[in-house]
Amino acid sequence: MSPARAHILVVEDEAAQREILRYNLEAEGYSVAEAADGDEALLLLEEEAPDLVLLDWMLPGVSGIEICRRIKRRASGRDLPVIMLSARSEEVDRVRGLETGADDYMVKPFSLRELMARVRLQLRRARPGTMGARLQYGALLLEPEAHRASWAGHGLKLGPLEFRLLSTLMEHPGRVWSRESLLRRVWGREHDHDTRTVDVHVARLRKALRRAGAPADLVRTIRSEGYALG
Amino acid sequence: MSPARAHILVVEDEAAQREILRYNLEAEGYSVAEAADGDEALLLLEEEAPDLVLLDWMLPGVSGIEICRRIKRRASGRDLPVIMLSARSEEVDRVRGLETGADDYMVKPFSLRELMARVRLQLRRARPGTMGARLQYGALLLEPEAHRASWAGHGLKLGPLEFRLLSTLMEHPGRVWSRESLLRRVWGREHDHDTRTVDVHVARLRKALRRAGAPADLVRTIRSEGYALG
DNA sequence: CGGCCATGTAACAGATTCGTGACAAGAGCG
DNA sequence: CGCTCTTGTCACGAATCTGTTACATGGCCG
Repeated sequence: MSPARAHILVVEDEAAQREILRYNLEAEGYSVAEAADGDEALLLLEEEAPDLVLLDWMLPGVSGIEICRRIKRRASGRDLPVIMLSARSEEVDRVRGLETGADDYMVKPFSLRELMARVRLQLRRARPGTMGARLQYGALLLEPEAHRASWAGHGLKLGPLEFRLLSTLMEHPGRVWSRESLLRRVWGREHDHDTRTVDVHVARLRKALRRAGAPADLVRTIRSEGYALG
Repeated sequence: MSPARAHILVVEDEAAQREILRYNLEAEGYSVAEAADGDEALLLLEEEAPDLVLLDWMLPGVSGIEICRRIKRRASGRDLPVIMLSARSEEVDRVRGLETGADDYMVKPFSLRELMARVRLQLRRARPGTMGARLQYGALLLEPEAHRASWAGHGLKLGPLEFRLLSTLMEHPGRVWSRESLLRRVWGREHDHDTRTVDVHVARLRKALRRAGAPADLVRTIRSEGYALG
């Protein structure tokens, strides 16, 4: 399995559409979160820290365009690709969609194959680190290609889950991850585990870091919230 | 069969064309991977780690030119020759093709004989190690021409498959190869084997390396992922 | 201080993955 | 045909990984 699968947030009010998108995205190896309306979307943007957003234009609650605007206004928004989906085909809307900062735009009905291509395109554009190079945080280095992690040159001995956990933390240094988010991200959406499982694996990750000489507080605990790197 | 056959990715949407290219390339002793569109091409660039790309200009999804640009933008792109194929014959396109960084350019319909010559040329230019001289990683030396491999001067006794396996690993030191990738690459596309077969051959390769005095961890196991050299 | 909840972590059992010897089938060859 | 070398599969044990539990620790608040 890939070190850290890209995580995609699907914002779409129609359940059937969501299901289709989810099914196809997961078939491509992505992990998926779903939001049925604008409010949920805003919530999950924080909760899930997706790597890409598929955003329906027509939404109950906060409109797709408004959500897009908010994403792009955030400091981190520039790195978070948004692909707008719309039933409208008027040129004016296409223009407006892109003007709000969306990175791409597709008109329904669209080819799933083409959508997948654009998803891959945007991810590649925005997350070169995952596609080959490496992730770095201070002396902490992670090479997905070689499946290796090290602190100041000293290799870390990590199991598969610990590796994925560290990858996830390193993708958003400083971000606080709830145990539930980590379970969904690292273990997958079909997880059936206690949140304490996360604690144990964080402990194991810390032990590995300790052995390599990393400071004890590299992985911080935020009481009753979760964990964060640095 | 050549010791470390060059691996060629053919990107061409027309199935008949792909078949012709595949047939002729394999007759020349290359191993071939096929992509039917730009989408698939980007995926297989990662998956297959080809040594050369034959790239059709006209493609559904991501265009050939865009793919070429991406290949050449990557750090490793400079070592990966691209030969563009196009039905257009206008001079302007020829220029644009080369401007994106393609190493060569052929206009359809072309002579297969000439294409093969150019393939050979590009491979020779970009992979002097594999095409003639030798491949090296630390004290590990591989001479494809003589079909010999050695560690610090001490010869390795390898069967044909083990030799190909080692060649493949040495072409991308550090890179993690999944068992499926290795099966495709070493055993060929038409393989009908259990993934555990790879394990057995890795064990045999390791035994040969051990006898020659190489360190035990020269071929790493990445649990639930695959194998990597160094 | 004492109670309460959140967290750290050793330990255990179970599951998964891997290493490798054994063996049989096939190819090449004299 | 015998012999040797190579190869694919199997099976068993070893190594490693995982989730849960249990208990220890530590923060927070009255």
